[in-house]
Amino acid sequence: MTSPPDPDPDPDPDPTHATGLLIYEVLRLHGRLIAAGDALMAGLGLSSARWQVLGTVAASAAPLTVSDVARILGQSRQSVQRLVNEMERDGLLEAAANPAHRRATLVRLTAAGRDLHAAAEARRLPWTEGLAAGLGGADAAQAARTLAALRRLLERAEPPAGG
Amino acid sequence: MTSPPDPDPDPDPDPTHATGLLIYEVLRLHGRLIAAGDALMAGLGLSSARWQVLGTVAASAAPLTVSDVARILGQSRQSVQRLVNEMERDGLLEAAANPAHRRATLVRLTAAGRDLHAAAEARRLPWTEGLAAGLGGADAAQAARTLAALRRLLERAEPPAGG
DNA sequence: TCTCCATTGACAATATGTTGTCATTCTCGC
DNA sequence: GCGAGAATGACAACATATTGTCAATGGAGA
Repeated sequence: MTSPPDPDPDPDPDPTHATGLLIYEVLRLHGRLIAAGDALMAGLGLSSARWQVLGTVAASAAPLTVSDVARILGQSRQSVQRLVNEMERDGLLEAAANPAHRRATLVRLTAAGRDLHAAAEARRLPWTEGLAAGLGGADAAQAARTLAALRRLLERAEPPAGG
Repeated sequence: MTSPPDPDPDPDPDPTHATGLLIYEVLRLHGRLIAAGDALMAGLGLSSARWQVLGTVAASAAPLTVSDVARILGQSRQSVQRLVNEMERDGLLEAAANPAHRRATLVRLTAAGRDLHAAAEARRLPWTEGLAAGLGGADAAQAARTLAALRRLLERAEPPAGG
C-alpha cells in the first residue's frame, strides 16, 4: 500500500507556490478539525457545525442576526439558518426582537445554551492547550494573522470570474 | 445591522489562545475557499470537492488508492469513494490493478482527466498569484508550515476522548 | 496452513452545506 | 412620501461528508 505523500514544506520562496501550499493545507486541515471537534464534543450532543454557531454567538459582544453568523463563519445564510432553527427547537438559542429590522431577528443564547457553551469550553481548552504545546504560541499567532489576511482578501475579492 | 466582528489579531502571547484563534480562522477560511474554488472552476464543470480529488491524484508521484486520497485530504474513505466513482463514470479517472491488493485498486487520471487538471491549473495559478501578492511569500510559507505541523499533531493524536 | 484482525470497497442513512427562488422588510436617493 | 434595489427568512432541490455496517482481501503470528 502506498502511504500518503507528505509534500515537503518547500523552502522555495516563490510566493504563489507558498500560497497554493497554504490553501491546500487549510483544506486538508479542515476535515481533521471537524472530526476532532465532533469527537471532542460527542458526549455533549454537540456537532462541530452546531459548536461553531454556538461559539460564534457566545463570543460576540454585539447581538448577531443569522446572516451575521453566516458571514462570520464564511458559510451560506441558509445553512446557518437551518442550524439555528434546529438549535432553537432544542432550546439552545432564542430569537430576540431586532429594533433595526423586524424580519431579521437577533439570535442569543438561552440559559441552556450558555451552560452547554461553558461545558464545551471546558473540553476545548485543555485540548487546545495540548496542541499549543506542540505548535508554539508565536507560530500559531503568526499563522492566524496570515489566515485572517487571506480571508480578508477573499472577502474583498470579486467572486473569481472562472476564466 | 450589526457587522461581523473581526477578532483582533491578538498580540497576547498566550499559546493556547493563539492556537484557538488559529483553529477558528481555519474554519472561517474553509467555506470561503470552497466558494471561491467553485466559482473559479465553474466553467469547467469542476466542483471544489472534485477539484481536490483531481489535484491530489495529479500531484502524487506514487499511484494512490481511494483510501490514500481520503487520508491525504483528511476526509472519510466513503466520501472520497463516491466522488471517485462519479469521476470514473465521467471519464476523468480510471482504476488500475494494484499488485499489492486485489481489492484496493489504484486511481489514476485518464487523458481527459489530465486535460481537465491542466485547465484547472491554468485558472488556479493566476488566481493564487493575486492572493500571494497580498500575502507575501514568507508569511504564506511560514503559515503553511504551521498548519502542516498542526495537521500532524491531529493525525498523531488519539481521537480526543471527549471528556 | 490457519486463525486473527486491520484494511478496503460497497451500500444505506443521516448530517451538513450550497444554490435557486420567493415574498417581506429595510435603505437610499429623489 | 415614493420607487428601486439590497438584505433577510423561508422553502426546496441538490451536492458533499460522516457514520455504521457488511463481505472480501491481505498481513502477521501461531
